[in-house]
Amino acid sequence: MTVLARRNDGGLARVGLAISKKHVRRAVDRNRIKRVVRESFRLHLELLQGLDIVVLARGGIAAKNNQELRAALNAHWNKLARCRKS
RNA sequence: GGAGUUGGCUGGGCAGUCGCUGCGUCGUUAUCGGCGUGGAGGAAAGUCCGGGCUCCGCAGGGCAAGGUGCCAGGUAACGCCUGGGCGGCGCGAGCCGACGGAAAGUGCCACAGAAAAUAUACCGCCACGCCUCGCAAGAGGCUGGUAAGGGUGAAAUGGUGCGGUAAGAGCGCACCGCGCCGGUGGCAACACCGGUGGCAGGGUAAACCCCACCUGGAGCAAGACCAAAUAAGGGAGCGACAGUGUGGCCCGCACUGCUUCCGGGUAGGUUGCUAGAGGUGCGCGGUAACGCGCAUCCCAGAUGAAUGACUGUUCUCGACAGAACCCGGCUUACAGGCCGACUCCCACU
Repeated sequence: MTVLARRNDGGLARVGLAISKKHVRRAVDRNRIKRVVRESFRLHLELLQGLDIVVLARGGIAAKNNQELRAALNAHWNKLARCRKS
């Protein structure tokens, strides 16, 4: 997946999802990915304060299970938090 | 015990923690919080049919186009379902079938073959006719007769047998098949019986076509309401035998200018949105599909789109797969499990 972000003035964290039918064919998989991303985002709210984030799905993401997705997201969140500080 | 056919049902369970969302309620108030309660499927899928609903004034006439195609019933309707008929497959339970018309017309039929549909004659068979040779038997030729046999093909102008004949031929007869007529049974499809004809003349209609029946168009981004905004104007063209509603066309009907370029400008919310050809139970009618009556229940309604995640435990380790206006079907995908009915084979009693 690709994660984009920029600072905002509100001090709140916001997330947008772009899970296209082109990259994830089945509706069940699209729903699953969105749930996992939202869940992970919710659990890391404090880390991501003041950021507007967009998560883009890429081909092959449907083959990953929930644990793999969570691990990948955690890596992205941590990287974003470091970038914001610098 | 084995092999199989068929009709249904089911599609992990329990506990805890953290979340999402509809409704109700209380607090707080224009936003959160507490409590209670509801929250994907048998196919939600493919979008292949049918209907409801909404708008197009009405959905009217004709042509075109498309669909359906044994009969009866069921249904709001259907291309669906049920029962029956006919044909095919299977020892059987059962399964499969676009299953009207080829003497209304047209087209097509590769290769092979003489010939693929007006019929015709390659190898053959025959000599009742004529000619030549010969005593004769017979041989050859001309001219004809014939389609039994061979050969080609997926398919060759009914099949088998007997008679008949120069050789043959439905030429004649018997049985079978087919056509026509009549009768009987059945609502019907159709079946059976009797008579009669001497064979009508290949296949193909998911080829055109003919016959019968059906279909107006667009779709919830349909449509309705609320609020906000708005630009008037200028140039060019067409023209009342026109343009729009109107959709493949024409008529009919209604409305009145229309098209294009420049310039300018909007697209937020509410509703439609779930109580329905609805589910469950009982009774009654019907072979069945289904119908009727009574009782009872309320069972998703999101709008970037909600059902999840984590942990523990347990089992037979969990398939295909995510509602988007709503129903009825069809088709396709699907780990495993459960129940009913029936058939065949083997063994024992």
